[in-house]
Amino acid sequence: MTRASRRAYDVIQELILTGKLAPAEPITETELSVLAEVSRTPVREAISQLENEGLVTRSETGRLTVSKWQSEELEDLFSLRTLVEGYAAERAATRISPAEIAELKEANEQLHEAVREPVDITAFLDANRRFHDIIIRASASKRTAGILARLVEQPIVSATAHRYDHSLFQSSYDEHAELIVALDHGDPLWAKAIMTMHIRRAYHALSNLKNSVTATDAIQA
Amino acid sequence: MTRASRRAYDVIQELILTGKLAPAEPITETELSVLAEVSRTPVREAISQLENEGLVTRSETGRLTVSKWQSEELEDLFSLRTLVEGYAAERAATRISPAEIAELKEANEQLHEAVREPVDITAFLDANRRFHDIIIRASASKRTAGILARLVEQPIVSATAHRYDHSLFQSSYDEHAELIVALDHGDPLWAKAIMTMHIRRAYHALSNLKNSVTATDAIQA
DNA sequence: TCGATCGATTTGGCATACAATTTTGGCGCA
DNA sequence: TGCGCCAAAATTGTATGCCAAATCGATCGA
Repeated sequence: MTRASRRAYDVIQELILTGKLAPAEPITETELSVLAEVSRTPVREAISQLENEGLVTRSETGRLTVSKWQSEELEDLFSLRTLVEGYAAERAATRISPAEIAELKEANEQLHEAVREPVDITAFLDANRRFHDIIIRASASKRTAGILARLVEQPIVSATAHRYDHSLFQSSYDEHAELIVALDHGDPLWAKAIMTMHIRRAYHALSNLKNSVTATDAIQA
Repeated sequence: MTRASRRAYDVIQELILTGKLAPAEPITETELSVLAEVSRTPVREAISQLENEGLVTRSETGRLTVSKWQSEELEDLFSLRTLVEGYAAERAATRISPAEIAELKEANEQLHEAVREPVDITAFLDANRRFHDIIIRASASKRTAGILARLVEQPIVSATAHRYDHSLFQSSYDEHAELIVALDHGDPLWAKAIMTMHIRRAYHALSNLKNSVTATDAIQA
């Protein structure tokens, strides 16, 4: 994404996640272009991306509104992630190179650093992202990468990480480590199973939180 | 999609699939806007869609090229479809309404009409598309719908339908019919299994063809 | 007073002009 | 002759303006 488009994207996403734009509230492109201090062209590009990700919706006449979060969606989101990322891990097991294995180890060590008290959440998210990206790359499926980008970009996911408790950070590290072993052995089913477990665990950790905090709370935490 | 964007999309897709634009060949937005007889703005929108679908690629500096088909990609494509569409069928089993069941039956009857000799391929594709769309709608997952749009839009899939033999058309009808029964019984695992079978069969039918014809041949058939 | 229709205003779609960036070709120097 | 740098050309990125369509409100009629 380009400079102005990125700016528009960031601004709009921020506005939605912080609740400054209420769900179901109609918004206009012009309005957004003023808020983001760019013209309507990059705003339109940003919106089409956000539409992809499900944060904004277009009415059948083309009017824009902020999507409202259905609580059921979290389950759907993670089910899809489980499917697709499991598939990626399965494929990666027979395709990954020694160099990529080494990269995974390095990313996981950085994650380990990040979760040492005091936990550096940004660094954690960063290392985690890198780890998963390497696997997707190793799976050699451009389609998978594209699909996951949509599912993982969901800001609610990373936002809620701020509420993870420490044991979850630790298990992330452990599960990643085991996944590396499975990939190194070139065992697709093993890799897939670990990835599935990994994501389901994260889902349930989030799912518990969800009952006590709203998305808006989470991002502000 | 809007009028001009749609036009641009159709023209560019046609050019790529008929091989008038060779893979790896660099193309420019201006060039395409001339060919499609619209301005660059809708062309850019069309391109971003085609990029999603994997038909065109952008270099890291923003230059455009036609993607080249890897033969391995067909397997990847169908594996992902199997995953996601199986998931949709599973969810639909517990969510589908009697009205939607009726719609499915109707769509499948139209499909039946279409595959009677002489086979009306366009009508077949149309009915088939409707059938699958209803299931996706019943699965009540906007994300699933969005993802599948990318996977199914792949024109090579529908293009190759022109080479299906008659028995495949018949089994499509039968499998759809069984899927309706499974959905009507509200059995998620049954529905998922049938859908998985259905797509895998289609994959192998296509995969056999692939060895004898190229994508370009297929579209011209 | 309620409803419908027509007009004004808003909103999105598209084209075009301009700016920034990248590529390419040529020229000079080693 | 080859390498590197600079400039010009080409290409993408961004802004703006105009047009068509849709929405909302007001006024007129029943």
